[in-house]
Amino acid sequence: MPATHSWQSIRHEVLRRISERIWPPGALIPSEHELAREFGCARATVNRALRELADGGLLDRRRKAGTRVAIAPVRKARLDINVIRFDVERRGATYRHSLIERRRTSPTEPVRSRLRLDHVADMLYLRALHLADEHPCIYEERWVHLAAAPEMLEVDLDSISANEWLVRNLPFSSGDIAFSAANANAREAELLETVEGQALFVVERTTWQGECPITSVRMLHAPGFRMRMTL
Amino acid sequence: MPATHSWQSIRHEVLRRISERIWPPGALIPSEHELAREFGCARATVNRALRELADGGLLDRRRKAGTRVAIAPVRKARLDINVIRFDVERRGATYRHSLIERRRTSPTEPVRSRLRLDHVADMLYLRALHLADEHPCIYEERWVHLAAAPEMLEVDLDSISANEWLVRNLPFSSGDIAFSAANANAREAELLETVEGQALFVVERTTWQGECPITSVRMLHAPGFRMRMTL
DNA sequence: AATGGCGTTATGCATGGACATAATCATTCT
DNA sequence: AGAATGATTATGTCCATGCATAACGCCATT
Repeated sequence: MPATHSWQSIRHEVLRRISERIWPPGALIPSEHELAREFGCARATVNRALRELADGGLLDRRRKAGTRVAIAPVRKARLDINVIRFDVERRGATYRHSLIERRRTSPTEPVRSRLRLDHVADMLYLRALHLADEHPCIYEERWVHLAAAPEMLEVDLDSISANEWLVRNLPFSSGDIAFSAANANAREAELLETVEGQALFVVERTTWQGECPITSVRMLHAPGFRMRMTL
Repeated sequence: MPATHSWQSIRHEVLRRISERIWPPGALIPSEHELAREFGCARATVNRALRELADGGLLDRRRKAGTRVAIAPVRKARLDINVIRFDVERRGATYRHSLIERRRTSPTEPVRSRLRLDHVADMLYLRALHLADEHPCIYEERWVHLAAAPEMLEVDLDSISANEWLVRNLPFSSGDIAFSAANANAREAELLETVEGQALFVVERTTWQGECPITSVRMLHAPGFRMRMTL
């Protein structure tokens, strides 16, 4: 029972009781009122601590039913999705990108379905390579919906990557990401300086601004690349 | 200026002003005091709304300096790390798992370094296959540190997977995850019912309880598997 | 011109009180 | 027995206030 009573210290103490199984999985823990009395603080402070833990998946809270230690905690890991340039520079490498193709065209059917567009749309198709210390690290194929980002037509994509321009200019409100793996075809292998058939880590990302689709991108990562996150 | 003043509605309104560029990237937004006056609510309510947005990476807040719209928002995506069985069952498939190998041994040097162990340790080495509707979906190779989970020796790993037992019995406090891709070798290809060289999505996870390493696992996903998350 | 203090100010956090909401549980009615 | 009802209770949220803390910027000193 620490003398301090910041919400962090309470979170820490509750976490300790969970991990040392003083409160085992499934157990009902004392109510906010009781904990506030025990720790000698306001209920709001306990509430903040428990809310943070519940956000992280370690507690299950329900009105009236009380707060329980999660039985099979669905751990929530947070992935920071950065501008690629920052990722590269944070590793101490020099970033460069190179535009391979830029074409104004109408998307193919699978792309339309990813963007949930049912009619033909005016789009920009881009292929680009991101390099770290002159070695290719990511090859991306991207569709940009011009109705959502008409200024994109004027942007000099040699001086700023589409990735970075979009992040800076269209703070999007929603999107989804999917991870998978694919074998490199001949063209991809050449661009990424590897061999055909090499397993590549693939990230596909689609973003919307409200109901309006903005962009859909497929990023192939050079072998050796690992995406990391912390629990 | 909505009449309501729940923190969610304020978050929504602020989000609207950001995405409609009323407050463009980099702009200093009004102080909590001013917003509280504008919305007709307490400062704490505004604080809650802005804090949530800052957590999501859309705002940068600093004492005295005020709150700014993030210039290049580092979007925070949340990945829910579930017990594999739940993932499979949520897709409407029947889950089964099969233990291939179980050996008590000392870890190889790369494994020790992943677990940040400098001395020899008593560990359990497990190889197992997770199946959805009798089709292999994940093949895992796992090391379990017996000092952290001695009960593991008694567990019947045919009736409960190591994954599930650990999640239920050792609510861990920290860990890291890495994603990558690898070409299937002959043994892996056979287990996952695919061909040698097939690109496989790889997840490597290591977890600790405080300073004590618990387990390190490498999970190879069958082709077609995609891990999804939402921004 | 550079440095070191210091006041000002915006956010961060804690408090105690209040009401809202949801869900459980016991009771009553059909 | 089963359904409807209402009391109870734990969490969810809000408010008004106050103090803590960090940091920007001005000012005086070196």
